[in-house]
Amino acid sequence: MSPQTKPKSERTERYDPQPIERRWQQRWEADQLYLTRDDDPRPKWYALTMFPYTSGNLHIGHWWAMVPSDTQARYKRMQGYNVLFPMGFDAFGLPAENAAIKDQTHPAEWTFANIERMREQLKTMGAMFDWSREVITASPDYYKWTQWWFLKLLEYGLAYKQNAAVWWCPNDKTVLANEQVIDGRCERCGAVVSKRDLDQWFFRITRYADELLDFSGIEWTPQIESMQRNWIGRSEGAELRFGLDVAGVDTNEVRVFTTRPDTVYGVTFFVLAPEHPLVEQITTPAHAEEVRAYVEAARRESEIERTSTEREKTGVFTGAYVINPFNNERVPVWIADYVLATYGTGAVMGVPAHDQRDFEFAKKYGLQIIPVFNHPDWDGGELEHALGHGGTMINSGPFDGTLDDDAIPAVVKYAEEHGFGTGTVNYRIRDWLISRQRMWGAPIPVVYCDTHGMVPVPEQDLPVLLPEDAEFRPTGESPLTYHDGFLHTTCPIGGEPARRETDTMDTFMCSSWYQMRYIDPHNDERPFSRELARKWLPVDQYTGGAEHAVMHLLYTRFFTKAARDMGIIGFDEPFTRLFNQGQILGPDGQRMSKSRGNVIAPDDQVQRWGADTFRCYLMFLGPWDQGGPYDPSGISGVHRWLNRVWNVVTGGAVTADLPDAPETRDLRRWTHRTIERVTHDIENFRFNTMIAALMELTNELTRIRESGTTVDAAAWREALRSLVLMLAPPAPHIAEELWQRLDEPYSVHTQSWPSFDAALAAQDEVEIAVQVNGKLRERLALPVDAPEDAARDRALASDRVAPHLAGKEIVRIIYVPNRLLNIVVKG
RNA sequence: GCCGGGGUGGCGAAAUCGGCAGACGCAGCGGACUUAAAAUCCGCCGCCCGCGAGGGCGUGUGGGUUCGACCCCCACCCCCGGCACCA
Repeated sequence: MSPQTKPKSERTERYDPQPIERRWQQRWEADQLYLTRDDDPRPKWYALTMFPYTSGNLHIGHWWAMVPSDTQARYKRMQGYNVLFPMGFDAFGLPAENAAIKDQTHPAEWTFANIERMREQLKTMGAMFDWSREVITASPDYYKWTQWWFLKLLEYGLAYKQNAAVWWCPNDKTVLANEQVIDGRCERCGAVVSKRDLDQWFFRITRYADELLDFSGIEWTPQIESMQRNWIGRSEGAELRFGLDVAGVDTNEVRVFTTRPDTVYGVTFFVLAPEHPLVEQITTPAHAEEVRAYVEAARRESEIERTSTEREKTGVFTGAYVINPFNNERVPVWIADYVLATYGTGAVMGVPAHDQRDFEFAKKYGLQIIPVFNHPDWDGGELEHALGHGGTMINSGPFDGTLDDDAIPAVVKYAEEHGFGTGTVNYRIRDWLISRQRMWGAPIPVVYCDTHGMVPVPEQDLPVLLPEDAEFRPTGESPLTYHDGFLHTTCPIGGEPARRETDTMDTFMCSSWYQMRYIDPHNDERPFSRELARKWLPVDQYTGGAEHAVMHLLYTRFFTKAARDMGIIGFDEPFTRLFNQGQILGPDGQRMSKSRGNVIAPDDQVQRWGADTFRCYLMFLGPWDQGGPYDPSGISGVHRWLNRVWNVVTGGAVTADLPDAPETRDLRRWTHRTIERVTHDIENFRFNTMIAALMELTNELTRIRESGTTVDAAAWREALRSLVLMLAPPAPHIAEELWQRLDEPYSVHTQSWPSFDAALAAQDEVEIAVQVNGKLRERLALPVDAPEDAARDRALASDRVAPHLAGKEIVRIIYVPNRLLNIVVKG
């Protein structure tokens, strides 16, 4: 045994993560190692992971979401960036209020106790969060500015109050935004929602519908872009005016939105939504009873029933007719619940020959069906279903013979020239409803005065503070309504007695701008300074779950664009790059929940294996964007790996000065090749293969060490240093410990990321595959970039290849240098 | 129905540009060390045939392009997510 190799008894110090992790976390905090300075001259990198809701405990999903994000942020720091990686808490919301009702306490108590616990749990992760910038949305110095944003949006005409039919959750006893209704149910509690007519505050997100469809200049995932596009639901078409001539009705037209104006000559009936305002006026006495009964029945149905695509269409005739301006045909007006009051104009022109829903309706009620396109699939007989797009126009007066692709523009032009209607774009997205009849949110900063009406609270009077002693009764009205001290105030204009708005803001409003507050969290003059905004914003890399695609991620884009138009910031998008991790599930493949009993507590994993092992295992599980079940059994493999790292770094190997030995070249190739792979993987969010590459290097070093081979001292040290440096982002504690044991200067986290030398990473000799007719027959070791004839000669000489060539003619040889040689034979 | 993402060993997965399918790890099997266990280390590990050398098959299904396809094209099946009587 060589003197450099320590006897076994002397290297029994085993890898023991807990004391190491505790010690370095304390040291880093004492040294303010992760404090981000605004005056650091290096290029900035703003990395952000979605802040947690203050639900009580940190769960595995938080680790799953934050650890890779932290790993990449640490890597960016080692790459020479001045990295901002902040953390905070999304602290307003219903669970706190519900807990307060149950325990007869104040939601603030529950929330801030949770924050204390979660902050400590977050610290065990060993992430590089800069806690000096912590933001808590429920603290007055934050929500003051949330209220300020509301005033700005109001001033700019992007906030308005309106009476409207809005979604109501009977369980949470508050209204909800459209985005919070999933399949007719409350996004939070799952209760079936209903509609209520209420005076509510809205933000004009629809004004930005088109711009929100533009994702150029940002790198987001196709998934989120697709979800946002679907949600915004842009449809090009036309709004057409049908003539109405009913005595006693004050209008002489009904407007309809259609995506197929080119089928207007095929209109054989007209349908209004049961809620359409004209229904009552136009219905003839003979049909009044039937119509009233139908409208009543429609009102009683839940949205889930009404919008089911499965059910058969129903409707009733109103007795009224409208005139198709194109051909002066008089068509009957029906009402049917398959027409939605909230989309388009709440009216549909019935073209049964070219729309399957209209077709089914016409078949059921014996309405006429007139094809207006000579579709190639149509034999001219009676239709069995609606015809698709294609063919030339027929039965369409002046348009007969027009090709399908020219039809829509031609009809729209004609409509515009004759005053029948205009080409238009319709959107599915509605304005964002932000009022909530709940107490634990930012109060909407307006008052109502008998003399002056609605009056915004002046900026210098912000924040409108939440009372500390509200009584919580889930009544369907904000508890603030019963709090006299809160409710009664004076008018900012004339000093008259006035009432405060008692609704609070949707918590998504708080999270629409939190990324801007992190850059200047203690500013009490403004939400943030313009100078710091210019330095830090927008966020360079955001990461989080896809469940926020049409809520948080859409709202904050709207906010950013509004802020830009108000001159507050100078950019268009909040997050330049967005990466979505998949969802981590319980070991049974189900969502983790207490009731299923499949919850894996991160605290337990950290206690048993250490934070570094848990961090690396989460990243090793599989591709981050994929998600999947958490299999607790595999973690031992990652722990064994870190053990091997520990043993190989602390245990040493037999070394000497051997700069020219072939083994030295091999070892350096391993080192540089691994740096190349890890660098590539970490840039591209491929944390699973990053860990695999580090494992391979470790295995190679272990092989050298176990075999007792003598290696070059400098190359060995280079390998160990590189390994520990690359370990610093994914496993920050063991890396710091091993760095110190290598007698390198504190801290490993302020070192530069190792760079690789492509020449050293390159192979001298490669194994190429030899195929005969595409089937693998031999593998040959050849020098890199070997010429074709050398490869061919070796291949043809091989006795594994020869039998497959016997008696056959070589037609062709394909040679791909450094990869393969394929011999094509015939006969 | 429309949009997006997928389908590879017993399991999680890998394969940078159309070029050796299954890296890395779990589980399993065999071995070294040990009184024993743990820990550590070494070997095997897609399926079928064969004692073996070796051969055949193999990336959801069926076709196609190509010397060569997990990868590209066409048709289809299945899974996950989103939107959906949206006119």
